[in-house]
Amino acid sequence: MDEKYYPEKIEEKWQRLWAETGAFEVEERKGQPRFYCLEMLPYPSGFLHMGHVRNYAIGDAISWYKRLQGFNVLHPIGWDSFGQPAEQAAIKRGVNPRDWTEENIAHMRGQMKRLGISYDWRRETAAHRPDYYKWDQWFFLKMLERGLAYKRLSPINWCPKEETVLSNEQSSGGVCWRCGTPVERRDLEQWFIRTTQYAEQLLEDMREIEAGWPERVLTMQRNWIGRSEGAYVDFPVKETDERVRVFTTRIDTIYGATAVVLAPDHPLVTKIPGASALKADVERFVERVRQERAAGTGRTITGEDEAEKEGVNTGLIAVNPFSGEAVPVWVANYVLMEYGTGAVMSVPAHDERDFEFAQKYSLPIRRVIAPITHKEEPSGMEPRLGLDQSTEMTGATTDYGVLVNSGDWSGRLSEDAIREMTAFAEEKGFGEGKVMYRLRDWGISRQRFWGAPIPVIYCDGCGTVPVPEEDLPVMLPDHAEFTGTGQSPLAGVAEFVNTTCPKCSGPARRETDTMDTFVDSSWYFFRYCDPKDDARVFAPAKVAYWTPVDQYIGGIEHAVMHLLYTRFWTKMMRDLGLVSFNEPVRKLLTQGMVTNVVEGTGEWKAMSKSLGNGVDPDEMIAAYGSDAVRLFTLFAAPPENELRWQETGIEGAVRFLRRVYTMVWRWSERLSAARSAEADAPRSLAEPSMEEFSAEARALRRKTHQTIVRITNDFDELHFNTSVAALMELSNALGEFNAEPARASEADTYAVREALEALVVMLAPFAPHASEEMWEGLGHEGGLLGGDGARWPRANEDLARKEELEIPVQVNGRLRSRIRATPDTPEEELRRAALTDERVRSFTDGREVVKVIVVPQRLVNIVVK
RNA sequence: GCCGGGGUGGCGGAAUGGCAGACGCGACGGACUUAAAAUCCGUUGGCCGAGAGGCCGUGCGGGUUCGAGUCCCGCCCUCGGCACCA
Repeated sequence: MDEKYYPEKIEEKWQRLWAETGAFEVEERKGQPRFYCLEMLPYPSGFLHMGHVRNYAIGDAISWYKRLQGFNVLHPIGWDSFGQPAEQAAIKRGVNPRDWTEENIAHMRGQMKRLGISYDWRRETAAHRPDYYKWDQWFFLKMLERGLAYKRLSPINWCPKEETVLSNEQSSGGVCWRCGTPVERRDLEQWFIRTTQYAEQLLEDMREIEAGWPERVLTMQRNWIGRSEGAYVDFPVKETDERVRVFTTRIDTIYGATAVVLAPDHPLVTKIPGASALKADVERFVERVRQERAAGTGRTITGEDEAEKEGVNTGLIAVNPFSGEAVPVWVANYVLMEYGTGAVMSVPAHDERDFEFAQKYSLPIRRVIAPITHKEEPSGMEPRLGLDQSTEMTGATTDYGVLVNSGDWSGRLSEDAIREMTAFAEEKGFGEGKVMYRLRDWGISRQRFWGAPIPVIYCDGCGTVPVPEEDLPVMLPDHAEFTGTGQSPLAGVAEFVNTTCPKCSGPARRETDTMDTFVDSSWYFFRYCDPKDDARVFAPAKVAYWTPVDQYIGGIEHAVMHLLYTRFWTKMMRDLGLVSFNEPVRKLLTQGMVTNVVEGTGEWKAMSKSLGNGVDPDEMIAAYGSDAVRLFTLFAAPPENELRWQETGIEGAVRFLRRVYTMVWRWSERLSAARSAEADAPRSLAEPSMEEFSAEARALRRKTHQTIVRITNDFDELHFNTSVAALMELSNALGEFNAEPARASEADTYAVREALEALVVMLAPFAPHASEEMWEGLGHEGGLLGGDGARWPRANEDLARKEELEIPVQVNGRLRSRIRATPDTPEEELRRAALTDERVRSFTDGREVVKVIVVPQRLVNIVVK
């Protein structure tokens, strides 16, 4: 241990020792409480950025904290290594995606090791390796067996010039990102996962995780699933055999339906009788909307979000099954084929969109819901049904109320009418109650090379045949042609495509689409529990021991997709009998962005290359050490907040570490003297009695134990910034404890040792290398985790609490004085002390004391006349 | 529009209904130094005061309470998500 603090030497030393001793390598251990701490796995782009550093610093702090508390902590890492950038590198620079990916992983792994994150590196996984994606394929087959995976036509973005599939981002603005050609929509056979089958459970089970997940993430997922209760109602179409099925949440307003409106791509649109004069109109309209939608325009130029509502009359007539009324059938751009049935009943009086549409096209607006008003009666609030017929409607009223103009249903309350009318429709066979979701099935087909091949074979004789389990993995070929145009590059690899049918052994073709990378990341943390198993996806006992994840940490950008898919996947696995719980993650922490000033603008933006405001973690580590960088990222802001990167802040972190380090060094000789004294007379390390401590030492001990309480509580709440602040306070208190080590009494030395040891151990989650080094400096061998290993300090409750408080004394609510008392001073004594306090007496003198309010530990208030 | 989170010094941010601004950054003053850096000490919400101290102060307006940054009601501003979802 050196006198001076050299982060680079210390960090290198401990990183080496950790690796040599396998300090963070864990196995299942019955009888020891376990803790699974997980950070979202990174995409191997090539370089860590400060957002990664923040993510891993948080995870590492929690891991160390739990480890020091005696938990068996699983803290793994891996690579989300399939995906577009590797393929782009292949297209643009002709490199092999596998080589590119492996090189990036190697470099980033080095960066992580220099950060000193406490991972169990033996458990590292990477999605692009056959031993991982084999199990993606296995899961796919299991879902196929159970009807959870299926194939259907679905539109993709297509550039007609380059003849290639484009992602949504690549086709934004309706043109190809590379050549500017207008994008077409094409229907392709694609694979889907039936996530909708779990919609209700995904909502229901949120109850189990409510306490541990941020409210806004749950809200976003709830909105995404978008449950709404309503009913289907069938409207027969006159002079045809067709019926239009609509979905409505307001069946109580059906007597106000003055039209049925179809989405432009509704099947009935193609069935308008040929002779109809309106047919041409409709076709022209539908074609225009289709083009606008493909182009991503169809929105107003004024910057408003919604497009102008437009539509045409089809000439068809539908019959309201409740009223028997004949209403026109229109087609309009505001009805979406993707939701409900692609058809709605238009009730202008009670739906804002229908109202706007009806006004524009002069469709009748008929009010069928009247508001409930209340009038004051002596007996209380009496509901009074009122309908103000006189006022002209200036907008739709969407509130519940009382039905009017609704035949026999008039007079019913909306709530009751919805229930009763739905039952009536079911009874008569023209409708049924229905719960609708916004959630769509998950399309996993990607027309790309760099992903897990979908394990399916097409045979002319046998049709679609799943690859037999024993033939997995379906290996990605080593080479392919990366032109950036055409279909999936796999389609051009003959030895991949051409195969034999597993059923009939005849010639057959492989599916050339690969899986969405969200598949890989939906279950990776289960694989960490048993990453090398070749015979099965994992040993159930190992997963049962480690999962569910206790703490998951990652960016808010994954609030919906990844976190919803992974919740779905867990439920699917549960139904396969692989796990026995519903939810994969108990507690979720969504970290904020790391931002930096954009030169010249003064704006704080996420670090990025293009803005030139990026900070290189390697440079920071080289300049200040990993400990200081990590300490600062945890101290500078609460983890959920944006973190503004300020280099002067890291300097403060270095200063702090150096001060603590210097203090340990200053005392180390005295402490080791005390230690060897202990070897001679084993009594000397025992806690001295209270009287032996100097007043300063007693104050230091109080501070030490209060700090332990504070930091332990803060850690449980993930308040790292205040934990660091508390550590700094303790270090300041130690700094002010001005005893000369050589002359310090045994008792005072004890108090210093106690403070320093607590400080050093509680520093480990933030600055593990420095903490290890100082732990050694305090005379311990074998590191924090080995040898006579450290334990998270326990507070002595008495020492933490028993401090004199200053209790405010008020006279008639106005602060007049303070009296000193300990938390257990009896109420009576407080009252007496307050009344006899000199300053108080000068205010109460000669006046009658009416009441004395005593709130122990808090306040004494004296009310006088 | 709907849902969710916020508004506290120059800045990041602290405060189980109980001394607002912990801790840090920055700034200012001082010590050391030929000088600078580093380090150490002090000051740092505003106003008044030589000082002790006093008054004001947590987006705005009300309310509850002995006591409100914190709880309740009504606004304003802001960030994020969703949005023609029937």
